[in-house]
Amino acid sequence: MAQTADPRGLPSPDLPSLKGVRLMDVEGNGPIRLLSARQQQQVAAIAQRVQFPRRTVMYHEHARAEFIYIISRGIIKTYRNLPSGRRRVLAFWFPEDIFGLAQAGRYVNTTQAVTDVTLFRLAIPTLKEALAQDASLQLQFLCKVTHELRQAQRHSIVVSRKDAVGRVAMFLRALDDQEVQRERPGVIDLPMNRADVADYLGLSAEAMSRACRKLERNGIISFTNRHSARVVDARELNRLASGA
Amino acid sequence: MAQTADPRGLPSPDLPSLKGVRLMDVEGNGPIRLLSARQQQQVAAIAQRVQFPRRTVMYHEHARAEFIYIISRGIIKTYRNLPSGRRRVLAFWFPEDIFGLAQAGRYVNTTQAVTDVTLFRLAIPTLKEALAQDASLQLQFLCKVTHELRQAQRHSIVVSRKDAVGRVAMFLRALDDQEVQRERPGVIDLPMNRADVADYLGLSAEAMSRACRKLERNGIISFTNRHSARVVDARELNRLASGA
DNA sequence: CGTAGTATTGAAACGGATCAATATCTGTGG
DNA sequence: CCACAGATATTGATCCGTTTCAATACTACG
Repeated sequence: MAQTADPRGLPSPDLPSLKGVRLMDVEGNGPIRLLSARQQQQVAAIAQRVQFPRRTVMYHEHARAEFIYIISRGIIKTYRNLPSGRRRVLAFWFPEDIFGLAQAGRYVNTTQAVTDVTLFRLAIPTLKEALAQDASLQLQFLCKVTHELRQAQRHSIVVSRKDAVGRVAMFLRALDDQEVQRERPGVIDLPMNRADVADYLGLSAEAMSRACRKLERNGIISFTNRHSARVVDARELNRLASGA
Repeated sequence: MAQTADPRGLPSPDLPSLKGVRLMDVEGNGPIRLLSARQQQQVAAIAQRVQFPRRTVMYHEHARAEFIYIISRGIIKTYRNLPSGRRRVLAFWFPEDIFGLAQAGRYVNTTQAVTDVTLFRLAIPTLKEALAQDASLQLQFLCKVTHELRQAQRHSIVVSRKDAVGRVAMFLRALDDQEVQRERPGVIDLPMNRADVADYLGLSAEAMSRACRKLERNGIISFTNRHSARVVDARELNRLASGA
């Protein structure tokens, strides 16, 4: 079961393609910005490119924090095990997302690869130095964290909804938005399994299943297989996702 | 109803006592750090001290973002009105918290004073300059935002619980933790009203009320008045807050 | 091809939402 | 200082949807 992180990695600090790191502006105006060439090189100099098979646990809750990661390829989930034995998935992270932020020198959530992943790994002391020396690089991090804060707020809204169908609709719509800039629109890729989504949405696996079937029966979504869905009635999906 | 922000303020940029800004470390080690004297002065130079009566709306969702705020005194709530007409309170902010982070130049939530408040108001372009010039000052902001990210994650866990009593227990425990460094422990100050807490916890006002009464009947909490409670059985409160 | 993990379906019970009524508090003006 | 009005909080009864428990179908991987 789920080995712990031991990189099957390429230790040579290859130039990471951080070009694509999408950034939100924290404080206002300005559109999306990208790491400058100089910043990319700066990150590359201190990053290590590593690969892990799916299900690898990158780190456990409460473990001593050593690295911060940027996803290059693949999907990561971060969760917490509750005293009740239940599991709450707090977020799924996608390429260009940053994870591994610690509190008091310890990780706060357990983090696990959903698919095979390629990551950029940055030793924290080194990163700290780099941030201290370059305010504009640090701004990229500030923007990223702010973006994650928004995500977390959206998540808390999703989870506070009462109806299972509405929650699933919001989840699918969010995924669709995220993937719209990629391949053909309307096709949603679901790298994670149903149980993970259920834990993310705060639903039982059964309620999750029933909600999906209902969306299918009502001609809103069509699940071609377990990891792929198609939006049939986008207007109705929007209505369900909004209406609550 | 709830006038919009028009500061009944002291426009002279008085030296703000930002000394107390509690900071979490983002990347690891290191304990709580404070703004250095130099940083305090730097913030003071660009901050404006303003006061507002309770219920003042600081800004509305989607409004053009002009300022970022740091709370000096009082409580702020930030919420979003859902299409259903329901209201979801995303967070309560306390002294030393920062709010007003924008996305694409617009505020994302409506923000309103719960009590009379004193704030430090920083014009965004000015702040941006200051951050660009001082990486260590920026680090304070990064830490703050990271802390708020944690809060949001905790919130999503609270809200995903099914049982009303458990949610209220978690809320009260969190408040108690926050206030423990102040006056006599065991006494919880509730500046906000029941409806706000209900919106924060994703409960109906009725369910909120019933949960509080239940905690009282079971000898766990004693509500002396609407804005103050006393923890009678801390062990049991912890059990309820944890167990889910 | 078989097996373990994953997903679906059904029946029953529990808990919160809702609607409606009542009680209590707070602040304001007399 | 008291009385009143509007806001805030409590309580009761019913309904609905999710959880839970249990059983079955499906799928992917060796």
